[in-house]
Amino acid sequence: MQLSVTSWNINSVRLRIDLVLRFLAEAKPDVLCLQETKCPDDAFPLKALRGSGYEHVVFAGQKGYNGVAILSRFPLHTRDVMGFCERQDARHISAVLGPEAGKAAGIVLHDFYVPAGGDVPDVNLNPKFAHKLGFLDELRAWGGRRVSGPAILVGDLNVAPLEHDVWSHKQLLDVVSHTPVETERLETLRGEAGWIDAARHLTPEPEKIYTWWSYRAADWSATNKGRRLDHAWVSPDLKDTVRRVEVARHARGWERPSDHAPVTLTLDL
DNA sequence: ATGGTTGTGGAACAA
Repeated sequence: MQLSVTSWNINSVRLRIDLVLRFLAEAKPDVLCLQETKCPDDAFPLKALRGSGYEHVVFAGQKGYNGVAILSRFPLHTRDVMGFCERQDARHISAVLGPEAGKAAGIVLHDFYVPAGGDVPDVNLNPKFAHKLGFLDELRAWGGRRVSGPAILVGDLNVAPLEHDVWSHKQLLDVVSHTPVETERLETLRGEAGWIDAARHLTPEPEKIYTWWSYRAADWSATNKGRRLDHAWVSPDLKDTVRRVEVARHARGWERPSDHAPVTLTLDL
């Protein structure tokens, strides 16, 4: 069987619920992991998902900022939420696929939204950058201990780790998301925990891969100044099941889009 | 070098 899991920073799930439904109808992933839902739990648009085929939903939200959610065709068990940096920010949720998922049963899904880190890449001048690095340090401490058994980690990690994950390595070396202190941290924590970067496993450098294009560009598609901020990682035991990683770039061109495109990982189990 | 846009919520902040 195949299992497909999409990660998408939706930048307000309430504003863009119609885009969520459109994507689900078109791409039909088994699981959709959202970030930046910007939605308190009591306002999550569950009614709109009725009849969509994605009735199994877990979420962790807050008012105004952050927020993560997992929508699934299959029942989900053991919803769990981790806190980082002694904040109650809604930046992680995990769940386990139930027996109905067949060969995918028991796979743990982790959905992360790493802090963006502000504009200035200096921990002394910018508390948001310090928060981001602290979050990555805690992710490192967690990842090394907890990854055992089949698991998938997706999300907006807000770091483009490799040279060809950005439109210009040289021009972005001092831009938050691609500074060496961030990219080295992310690659180190990923490697230590044994996670496989599924997109780069299938498509090594120097091919460019982007998942995000700024709203601020006059013509995002023509200028194509993208970055690969959204990731899909698998645990070592799933490495050889990775079949595809697809960026739904066209969704970035939909009306009133998110600035992130959906990224879909497909496994052959 | 700067400023460019979007969302929440109804100003200021986050991205």
